[in-house]
Amino acid sequence: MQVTIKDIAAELGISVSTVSRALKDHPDINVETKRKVRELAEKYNYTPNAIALSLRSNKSFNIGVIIPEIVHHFFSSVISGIEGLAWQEGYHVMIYQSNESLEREIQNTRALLSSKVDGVIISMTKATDQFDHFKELQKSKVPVVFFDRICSEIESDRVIIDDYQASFNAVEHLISGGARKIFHFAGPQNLQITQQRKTGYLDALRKHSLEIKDHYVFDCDNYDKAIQLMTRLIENKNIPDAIFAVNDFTAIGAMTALKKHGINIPDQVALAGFTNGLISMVTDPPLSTVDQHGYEMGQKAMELLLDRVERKFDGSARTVVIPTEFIPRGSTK
Amino acid sequence: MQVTIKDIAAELGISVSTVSRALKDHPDINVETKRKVRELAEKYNYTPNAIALSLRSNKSFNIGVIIPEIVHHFFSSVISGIEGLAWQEGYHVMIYQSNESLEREIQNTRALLSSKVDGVIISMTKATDQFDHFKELQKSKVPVVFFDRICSEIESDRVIIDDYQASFNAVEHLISGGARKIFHFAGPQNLQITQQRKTGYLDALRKHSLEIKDHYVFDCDNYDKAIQLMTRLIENKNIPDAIFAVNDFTAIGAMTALKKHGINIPDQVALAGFTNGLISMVTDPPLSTVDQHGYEMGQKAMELLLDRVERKFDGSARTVVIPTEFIPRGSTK
DNA sequence: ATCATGATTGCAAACGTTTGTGGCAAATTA
DNA sequence: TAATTTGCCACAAACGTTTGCAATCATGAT
Repeated sequence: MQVTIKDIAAELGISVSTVSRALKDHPDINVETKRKVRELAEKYNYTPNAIALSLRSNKSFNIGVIIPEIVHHFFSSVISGIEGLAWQEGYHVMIYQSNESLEREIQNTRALLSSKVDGVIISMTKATDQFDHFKELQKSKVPVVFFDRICSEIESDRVIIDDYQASFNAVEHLISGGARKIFHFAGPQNLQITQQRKTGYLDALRKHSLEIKDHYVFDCDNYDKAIQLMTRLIENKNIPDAIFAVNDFTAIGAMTALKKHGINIPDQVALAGFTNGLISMVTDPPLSTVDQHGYEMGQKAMELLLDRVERKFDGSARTVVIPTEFIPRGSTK
Repeated sequence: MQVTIKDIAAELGISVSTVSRALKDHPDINVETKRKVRELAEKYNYTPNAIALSLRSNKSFNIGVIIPEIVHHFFSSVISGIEGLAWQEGYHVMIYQSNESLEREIQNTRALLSSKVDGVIISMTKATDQFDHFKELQKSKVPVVFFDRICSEIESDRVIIDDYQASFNAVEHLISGGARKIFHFAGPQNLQITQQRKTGYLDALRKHSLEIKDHYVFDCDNYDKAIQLMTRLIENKNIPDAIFAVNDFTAIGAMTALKKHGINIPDQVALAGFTNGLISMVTDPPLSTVDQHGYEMGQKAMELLLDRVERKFDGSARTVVIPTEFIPRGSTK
């Protein structure tokens, strides 16, 4: 059992309030008393009970983070950014994984509400198509910041990148490399980010008056799916000049299948991904991709949250757009 | 502001204790009263205040995790494993990054102590050479589980892999592929795991009566260092038949440098890593490595912790060894 | 009519802390 | 000497909840 202020008070034969004040060097307390209190506190390794403090002050110094999956490099860098700044400001981070399941996201939100966190940072599930749980958060006046996979139905602070522009740039780069028949391996269209990426792709094609065909866009957003899809495409001799994939893993799945069939990258097929995870550097050829600046996104999200939590900012919802860069590497010309 | 049991009591003109009991379906309470209470609770979206519960029951249902860096795939998979099981059992996970800094690890431990978490899971910093902070945890009777980078000075539950055997196997595999001159890119020797990996390497050489030379072992444990070191080695024409690296990134750094100089992998130099992160699959050639089963480690660590936290297990320290496999891929023969 | 029984409910303490208020003696002032 | 100030400390309430115990009232048994 941990020593409390009470134990110290009892041992010294004084009241708890005196001990409390002594510990915070209150001028009312006699120096001698302070000395004795501090001595005992030291001796017993007294640590204030954060729970009791929270209860009294209605402030937990905890912030909750709900993300789809922590193992993705992007998300773990965001968390790292969040935790970094949180720590500096004396806050602690509670992690909740939704595992891309709406139900779990809802449960997570409930748990967060019960935990009385001071604020919440969220990136939605691919499956989230219903938002009552987020509204509950707002009703309870808990500050919320969305990042990356934001919720357009909820008026809240947001940290995003310009997915549209980033995609547009990536695809223009493919075009400038000579590609004409460009496929897009896209994510689920209920997410804003994947919509934007698709629109960026389409508009880049339009600008350069390239053919836009529905069957150039595929629903394919992970490594395994990409291998399957690409293999099928190769077998059907339906091979594009370039592929713009909604994320790195998808691009790399395609790369794997292409290489297996002896197709040269980038000469026969150029490949661009999205995220700039660690993997994109080490493939052969290394993957051209869009840097998403996860750490910065996390930092910025925490910054917005702190504005409200700490500095009592109460203005209307803000949206921060983190600049991105297209990183050309060996997988494109 | 969130509604409390008090608010409900006031609105209904009954006492808080009645509301409390009504909410938990206590047999003493009149069904009609229960109905009214539940109705109001529903209406106002009442959520019990976990902080108040913690204070009273001396149980927070939070567990703390201290890790060097969350962005490493291994650590994020461990966390994922921890969070998965924790969630099932109604616990929540607080993340603390030490960023490989001892000082920060100490501060983290203090914060954890103050937070009154029910248990702690730790993987040490590379720099940790002093353990008083861990002892404080023990003095406070907080159950602790170490994983991977364990602390031998502290008697506690541990989850590890057999680093020695895994390394031994990996190196034997290199030998059976024909390698004779085998280098080891090693980590800092104050960590048990890196010691063990080195010893496994040495013993495998011994068993096959290969030369053991001090200058076959290098202090080199990340991507950048590996590129530099490997480049230097190539320039000095000091090129081995194979390299066993303490982790995947180091192996891949070497791979990058080797490929840049047109040296064939695995024919001229074979390469084996350690961890089996996502990257090891996508390099070219794919990296042979030891699977460290991060998710399982996390799960197991949480399991051990729950034994003590939940099931009040009070036996002596246990050590769980997670089996590993060497995964031969294209970087070795 | 008396007493025990059962069904409901309320009171109060407790968890650990902070903080406003008030008390008392000693010291200072007039 | 009386009045006021100062130094030091304790009491109690509050944060939201649970829970042992006491209280109330009606009911049924003797």
